Amino acid sequence: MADNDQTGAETSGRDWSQTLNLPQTDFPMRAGLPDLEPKILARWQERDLYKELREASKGRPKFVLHDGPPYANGHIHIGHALNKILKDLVVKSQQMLGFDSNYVPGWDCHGLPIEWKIEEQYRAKGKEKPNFSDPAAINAFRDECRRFAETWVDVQREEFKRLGVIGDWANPYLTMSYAAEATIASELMKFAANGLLYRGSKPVMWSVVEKTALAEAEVEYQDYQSDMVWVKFPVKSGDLPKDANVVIWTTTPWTLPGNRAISFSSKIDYGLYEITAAPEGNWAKAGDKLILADKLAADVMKAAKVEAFERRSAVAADDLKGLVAKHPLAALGYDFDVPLLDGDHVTDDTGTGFVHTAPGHGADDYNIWIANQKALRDRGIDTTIPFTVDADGVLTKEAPGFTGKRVLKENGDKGDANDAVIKALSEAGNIIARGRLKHQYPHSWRSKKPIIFRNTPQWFIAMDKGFGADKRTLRQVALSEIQATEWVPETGENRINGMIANRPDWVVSRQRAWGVPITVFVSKRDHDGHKEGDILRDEAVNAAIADAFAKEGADAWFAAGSAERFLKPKYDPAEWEQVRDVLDVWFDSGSTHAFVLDDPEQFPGLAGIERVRDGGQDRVMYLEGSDQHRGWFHSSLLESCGTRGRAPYDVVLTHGFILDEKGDEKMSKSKGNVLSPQDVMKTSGADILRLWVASADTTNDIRFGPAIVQSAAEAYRKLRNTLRWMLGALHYFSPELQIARAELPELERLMLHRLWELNRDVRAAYASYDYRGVVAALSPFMNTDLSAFYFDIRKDTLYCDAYSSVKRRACLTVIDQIFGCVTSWLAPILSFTAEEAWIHRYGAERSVHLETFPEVPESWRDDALAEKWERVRAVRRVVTGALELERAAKRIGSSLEAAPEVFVTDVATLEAIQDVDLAEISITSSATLVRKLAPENAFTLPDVPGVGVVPTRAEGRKCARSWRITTDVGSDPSYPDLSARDAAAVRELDARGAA
RNA sequence: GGGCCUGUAGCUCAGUUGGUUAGAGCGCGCGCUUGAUAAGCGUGAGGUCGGAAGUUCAAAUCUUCCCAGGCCCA
Repeated sequence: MADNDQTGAETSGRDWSQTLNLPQTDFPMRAGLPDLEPKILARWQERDLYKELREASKGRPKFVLHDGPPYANGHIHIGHALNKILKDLVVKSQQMLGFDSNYVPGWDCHGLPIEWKIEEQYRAKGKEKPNFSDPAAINAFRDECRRFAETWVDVQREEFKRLGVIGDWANPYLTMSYAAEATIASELMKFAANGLLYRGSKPVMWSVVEKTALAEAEVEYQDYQSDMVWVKFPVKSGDLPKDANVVIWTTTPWTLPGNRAISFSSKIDYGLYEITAAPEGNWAKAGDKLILADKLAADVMKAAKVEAFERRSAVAADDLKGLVAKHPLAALGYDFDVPLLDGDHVTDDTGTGFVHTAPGHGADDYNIWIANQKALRDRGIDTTIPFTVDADGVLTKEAPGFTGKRVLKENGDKGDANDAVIKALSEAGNIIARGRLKHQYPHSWRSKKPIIFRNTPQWFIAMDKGFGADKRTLRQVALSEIQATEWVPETGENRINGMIANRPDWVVSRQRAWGVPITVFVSKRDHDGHKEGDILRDEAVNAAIADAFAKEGADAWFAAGSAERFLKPKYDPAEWEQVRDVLDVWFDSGSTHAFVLDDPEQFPGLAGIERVRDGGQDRVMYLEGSDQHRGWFHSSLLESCGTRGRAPYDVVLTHGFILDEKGDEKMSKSKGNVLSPQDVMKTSGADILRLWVASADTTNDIRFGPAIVQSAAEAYRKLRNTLRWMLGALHYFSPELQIARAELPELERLMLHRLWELNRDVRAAYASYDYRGVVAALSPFMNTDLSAFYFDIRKDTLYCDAYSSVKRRACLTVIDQIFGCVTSWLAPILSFTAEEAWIHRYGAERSVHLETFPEVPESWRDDALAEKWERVRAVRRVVTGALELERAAKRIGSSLEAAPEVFVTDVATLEAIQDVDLAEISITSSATLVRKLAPENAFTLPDVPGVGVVPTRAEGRKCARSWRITTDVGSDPSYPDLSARDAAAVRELDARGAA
């Protein structure tokens, strides 16, 4: 091969590459997204792209992605990024599918975490926690909270925008805006009006020292020495001996006045035990009959200093179920039936196998009590939960015999309640043992002092009370509305259905400061036709409250003299209690549909939504992480069903959570495996994150980490370069060069057919929110069909053919179409890169995001052609396979050095390739079709029967311009080192240059 | 412990009503090209379909159990 005259004997000295139409573009190979993206964002901001979008889509059916509000504290993390990017994929693709696709972002601003931050600031400044019953103090505090939230709204807004999320960032919704606060209060008052709102009670964790309720997160567990007692509950009725006793064990004797039941477990074995010997004067005496868990009987007897005992019989769970006991302090005023309840929270690890159940003093106690409420009422048992302990930790008159005794002192030390209870138990003969126990006990996170569970009044929304015209319950309405909603993925429906079916009444009150108040007045006593405890129902009062909130914010409720302001002159403020609780923030966010979607004054872009279910054309989607089945989807459903009798959404889409790269742990700060979106913005760019989101199965949990970012970046580069090459090729295109479809070569028509297919598949994928389907369609198309096949084949035509070449013009015509389609299809995903490419192609005044997906004519479809070219490409694979062996054997380098002989006997294949230029599609200098059986040494592929290839070297000389080896090099004497085609092309070029 | 869900090549994902040697893109190895060049082309190696039983002529696909993981509860 050394003697090959590839270099050309004649060296004209001319740089033929200057005569080629090589790709030309300023679109850089390396994106530099961290620098580029902010520039594109600035451009969008400057032209007000969101407004342009609204104008461009005026009158189209609306697709409203109603934003679930993130909490306005702290920087965004990768979970936020996933959420917002996914939302943006939905919004942009729906817009391009032809909807008016609105997106008004929002923030959740009230609530505990912000209160904590402000309290922390107070402490840092040495200020005391404000007295919330002082109007000036509470509103000063609330103002601090508001300013804190504002700060973080601004920070997060910039971080979200940086991701390329397009929305009405200038006019977001905030749950703390005055308009929102007014609406939230009004929504709550609708529940007061329809009768679902009621005042009940529930135990909460309470700090006696700070006189405040505590949330779970405000509690920490520390060692504490508790008094423990073993107490007998004498059997009153049931299938057990009348002189038997159920024995309980507790570390909080002071809760015994609040006892209303005993819990047992049907999974535990119990027995009836009789004490046969005990010391003189012992609490537990010979002859006592005790019911105990078998596993714990010996321990109890030992604690009770019993010398000998015998098991008389087994006690079946069924016997316990029907059992009623007497309260151990019955004589002091606790003369009621104490039922036994079967509960999973009971174990036989410690204690007696029976759990003293005081529904006002513990979560388990409360839950089992409420769960059995109906059955107990049917048995004639009063299920009212007593208020036995007040805010100061003092036993009330509802704890007869102990009124005034303290559970804890004001400094958090142990009070005298336990001793008093133990003494009374002893006098009643119902204690068998006592002791002290050092164990983990909840303490206030702030004061480090022990806390207690105490029953407190709370506001509830009833799930099972009929309301409205048809008297269906909230649970019934919500369950039927779940069915009327589309859940993506479908499994979401199961999940929320189970939760709604089983949930207890909704507790909407919080004893807090930073929130929307429960704007309700309660009658203090029977007067003027109002009964004690009645909620004031007066539309005029409600309207005045809402009006004041709209103008001044919810602070108006806490301001001095507000009761007088809202009640007078119609009502006497002295007769009415003004509720000071604030709403659960889930009620705030559950009301977003009311103050965003239903408030055309605040959000004119959303005015006039007519949902499909109402005969309109508009749809409303909610999209959040799957945890929101219990959260926002749930609270919004209940709120809307209670006030409007229907779900606020038509479609609910959920996504999973972020796991680390190994996929075996979730990302969390404590694990040190977090990678922040801000970091990725700095190193890679938003389009990389966007491609990651689009490629992932977002219905499930998603892995994330540096290596995954890296692989997304690599996938991105490949797509980007294909766009870049098209831009370079299209440098030579102009509309007058277009060729009509009928005159296009088959290869071009094949590409149009592929566009037709892609159009079908990409639209379907976008319509079903299947973004990985989009990537899965576009990625192979761009990499395999375009880059490796079509473009590779057509480089010769594009680079070398004459200006006038129809084939070249045909190719440019089709690349123009491909570019338009592919860039549009990518735009929702690679929002920055698609925009960058669009601007390079069409000018800075354009934006790809203002486009809809291109209309692809049905006439581009050609199934027969596609089938034919499947066969052609199979033959091509055999050729490239054969050449690879030649290359390995160092017989050729470039495929242009080859001239394969292609033996074909398969009839269908022969028919497919007989009119195809095999050299062209194989990128060889020539090729010969032989209609014969391939010789034995021919290269074959097992999945391409009837085709064999014998590679040979191309004959002739290498054209200095096209590098193809042909026999016509030098046929034009003016261009002795060029092939005929190239000589003609250069002649034409030179002529045009001269003209 | 309960409810809902997930587990297919190094990575991200396809695998239709159970039916021939489980696919794609990316990455990786090797080679080519040096006129998409911190690019492009070709080619190759990677999977006991989380594990174990079972149903079936046949299972990644159905059943049961187990393991790992997630969200929400307790």
